[in-house]
Amino acid sequence: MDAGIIMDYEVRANGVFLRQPDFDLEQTLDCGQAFRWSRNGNAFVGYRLDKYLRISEQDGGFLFENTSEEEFLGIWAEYFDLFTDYGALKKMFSADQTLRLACDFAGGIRLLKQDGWEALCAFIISQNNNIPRIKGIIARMCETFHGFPSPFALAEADSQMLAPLRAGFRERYLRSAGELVASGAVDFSVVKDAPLDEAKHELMKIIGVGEKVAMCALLYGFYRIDAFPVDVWIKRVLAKYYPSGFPEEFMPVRGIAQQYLFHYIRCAEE
DNA sequence: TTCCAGGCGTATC
DNA sequence: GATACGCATGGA
Repeated sequence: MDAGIIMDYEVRANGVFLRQPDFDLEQTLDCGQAFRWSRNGNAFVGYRLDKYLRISEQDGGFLFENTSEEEFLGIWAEYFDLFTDYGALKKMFSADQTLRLACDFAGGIRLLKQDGWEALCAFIISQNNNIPRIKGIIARMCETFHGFPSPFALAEADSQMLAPLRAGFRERYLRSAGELVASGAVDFSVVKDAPLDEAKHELMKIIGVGEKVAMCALLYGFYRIDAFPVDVWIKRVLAKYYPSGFPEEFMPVRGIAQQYLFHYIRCAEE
C-alpha cells in the first residue's frame, strides 16, 4: 500500500508543515487507539514513549510544531503512518456497505504505529476500564517513573512504587509484562515476525494478557494490520452486520477496517 | 446506591 | 469449550 506515496511537506521556522488527505487529528488521536494525547486549544499534545509533540491543524494542513525535518521523517511520519495510502484502503473498503458508511463517518482515522512496549502496557491497563481512567493511569505511571517506564523498571518496581498509579488489579499484570519482556521470556522479535497466531501466544505468556489485549498490542504496537481485536463493540458489529463472517478479501488489512468499524458503532449509532 | 467500563483468571460443568 | 463470577477504581 505504500508504493508511490510522496509526502507533501515543507520545513518552516516553527516546525514542519504537512498537507495530508485522509487525516483528522481528533479522529486519529482520540478514538481509543492511543491514550497519551490530549486537546490543547486547537492543537493536540502528546507523546510517543518520551518524545513529545504538539500538532495543530491550520492553513489546510498540519503543523508539527517545533519539529525538525529529521525528527519528522525519523519518528512522526512513521508514527502517523504517512507512508500508507489510506485513500486506496478506503476505496477498497467501500465495496462493503457497512465499511463504506464507517469510512464516510470518520474517514480521517489513521492507524498510529505506536511503540510495542508502550502499546502492550496501554492495553493491559485498558481491560475492564474506561478511556479517561486509562489515560489517568498511564499519565500517573509516566509521572512516577519520570517518563514511560522500561520493562526492567516495571519489573523491579514494588507495590509501594506502583500504588500511586491506582491501576487496581492490573498492577500485577504490568509487573508480569515487565518481568517477561525484560528477561526475554517474551521475545519481541517473535511478536514482530512470527505468524500472527504464534505472535499472539507469545504475548499471552504474560499474566493479564488474553486474546483481546494481545491483538491490540499486535495491531497498535507492532503494526500487524491483520490483527483483529474483538471487544464488546466489535462483537456487536459482527453480530449485526457480518452474521456470515467478515469478508475474506479484507483479511490482510482487517485491523485497519476494525478501526473504522469500532469508531462507527460507538459514535454514529446508539 | 448501583451500574458500568476496548477483559482476564479461575472454578465448574 | 462454554459459561459464571470476582476483580480495583472511579465516574455517571
